[in-house]
Amino acid sequence: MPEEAGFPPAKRFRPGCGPPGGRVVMLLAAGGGGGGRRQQSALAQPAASPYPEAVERQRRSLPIFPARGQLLAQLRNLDSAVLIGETGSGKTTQLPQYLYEGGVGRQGIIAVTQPRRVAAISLATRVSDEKRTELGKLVGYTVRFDDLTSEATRIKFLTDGMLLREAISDSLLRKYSCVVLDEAHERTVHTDVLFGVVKAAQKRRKELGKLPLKVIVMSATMDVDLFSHYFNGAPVLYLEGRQHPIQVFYTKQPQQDYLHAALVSVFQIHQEAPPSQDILVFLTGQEEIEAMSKTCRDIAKHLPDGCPSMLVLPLYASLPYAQQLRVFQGAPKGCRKVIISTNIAETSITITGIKYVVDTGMVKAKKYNPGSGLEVLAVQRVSKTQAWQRSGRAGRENSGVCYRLYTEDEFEKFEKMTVPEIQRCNLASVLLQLLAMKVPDVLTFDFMSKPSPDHIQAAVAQLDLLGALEQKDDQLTLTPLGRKMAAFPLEPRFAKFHCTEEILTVVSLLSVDSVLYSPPARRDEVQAVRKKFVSGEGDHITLLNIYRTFKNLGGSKDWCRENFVNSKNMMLVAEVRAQLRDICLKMSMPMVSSRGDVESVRRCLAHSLFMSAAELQPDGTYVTTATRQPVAIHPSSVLFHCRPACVVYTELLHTGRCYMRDLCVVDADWLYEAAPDYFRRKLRAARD
DNA sequence: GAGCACTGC
Repeated sequence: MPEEAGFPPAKRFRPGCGPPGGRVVMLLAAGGGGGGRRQQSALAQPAASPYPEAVERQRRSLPIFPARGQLLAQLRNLDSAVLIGETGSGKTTQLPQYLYEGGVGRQGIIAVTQPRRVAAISLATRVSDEKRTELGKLVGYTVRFDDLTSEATRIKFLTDGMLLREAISDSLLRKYSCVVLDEAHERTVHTDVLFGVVKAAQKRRKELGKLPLKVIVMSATMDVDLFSHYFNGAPVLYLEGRQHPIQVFYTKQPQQDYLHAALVSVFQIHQEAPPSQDILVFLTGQEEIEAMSKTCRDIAKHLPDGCPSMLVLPLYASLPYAQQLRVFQGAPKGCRKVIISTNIAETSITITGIKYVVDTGMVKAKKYNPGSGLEVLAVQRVSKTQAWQRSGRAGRENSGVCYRLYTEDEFEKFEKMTVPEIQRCNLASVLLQLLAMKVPDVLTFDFMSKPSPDHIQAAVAQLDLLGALEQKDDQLTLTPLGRKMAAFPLEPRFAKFHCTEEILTVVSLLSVDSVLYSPPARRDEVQAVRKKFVSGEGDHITLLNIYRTFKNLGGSKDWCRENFVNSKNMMLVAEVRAQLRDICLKMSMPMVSSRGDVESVRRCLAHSLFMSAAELQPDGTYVTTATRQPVAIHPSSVLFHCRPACVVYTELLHTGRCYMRDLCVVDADWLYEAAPDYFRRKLRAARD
């Protein structure tokens, strides 16, 4: 491969790098490539199979199948276990069925958590098909806005966030006999909090002499000592998968310009490999991806005769759904598919037919600075586990090749694992939820990877300022307001509101991705169309106007298209709003309309967002009230050309400068009313 | 005077 990039001879590896040492039970060695030897174990045979032949054959061909008997025998006697299964081992679809067939579901439901909604839904569909039952009966799923379960449900797939929500009303998880935490290696905030919640529930149920709670942690990576150690030395069961071997190349020299290196690699592969073999390139963001896509298309037009043609497809989350779908369609014969993607293709979207992966080793990710309390999105190096995850995308159907655009020495210096999200985000929501579950002492909660004390303290301070906390007998507990806030699937700062029709709408608009669609090429058109909604009082009121018009005119997709509104997100706003409204009604919160009284909406925003306020300076610039940091109004704001004396904002965006996004004009007095102590402290600090 | 990775309740 590319001499210019300077790749040395390949190394072969299997993703996951083989089983670790220590407390590991080897369940099976099925061999890779799907052609491995099969062990037939008498234990592994279900007594009389209820499955039709084809499904049964397919189930039996999975690497997990020969281990069935051994696995069940082990798990039956264990409170907790860690199961490592490589991609394609069949663990997620089969294990819940084995557990059920083994009687684990008799006294309670088997919960299987997933970080993503689509995964929970599609797994439930598949498993209920395998069981030849109607979805929602024996096998069901629960995700936000969608619950397909019934009295009969024994195997329930749900998002990790959903199980966490359930734990607020029942922290012992009494419905469940077993919780399977899948994709644990991804370490989402929700999974991380669940680790602590299920561990505590398990302990408490034992103390109370209740039905034991079985906990099974499933991970795709070998690095599981942490899991095992956390669950009191739970045994690690290892299951080999169906991954195919992948050749990994490193560059000989460090690359100054990873974009250029990626471009060179793509065209070297393109000129050497058969056109049926597709390429997946990992870059960091939309702009980079669009630019690279254009360059690739331009170069592909001028390639020498005999070179195959190229279909270049960008892929990132904010790409319209229809365009995302194109990556799944086959390219015409003799044409190569080149997919240029963010890390969305690492886990969320799986594309078949990828033979080559080009890994720049870079990713855009959130970093948290507990000192300043700010979250910053920055381009940074991937971790080793992330790099292996990317390589693995090349070997899903056949052997594959991964070009790493960094040297092996550089790779060795990468962090071993991605820092878990819980150490990189604002913890206010997490603490609010833990307090709602009546966790005895949130400050010493048993996190698997503990956030730093100042990090936790910052969240406590934020919740305290919002009026959610009180100190009772040396314990932090929730105020009635705090309990109300915890009931809403919202950031704590947005969950503090007087329930009016208008506020429900604004809060819903803020909790989904922007409903505004602004293609840069049609900027003048966008501005002309948007003019009729613009409010001098800021972006929130403008959004409110857009939503109202959308609803009044029947909420059609055509209207959205004509008005540069993202209809998918707009529908979601309506769905969120309906959910919030239900919660308000359930809690008997009085619902009033401010009848066009926009000032009350702005006052309410001031009460939620007083921690994110900025003041106009005599020189025409702005500084934040909290930290006196210089900030500017983002050009996308309707207030871009205005100079209001005092604003609150939803978000700070760190790019070249520091921009405020989604602004609302407020009266400085309202801010003071919202948190007098806080502003007195700020004033004192400013004087000293 | 500019531009946000990815999830989830």
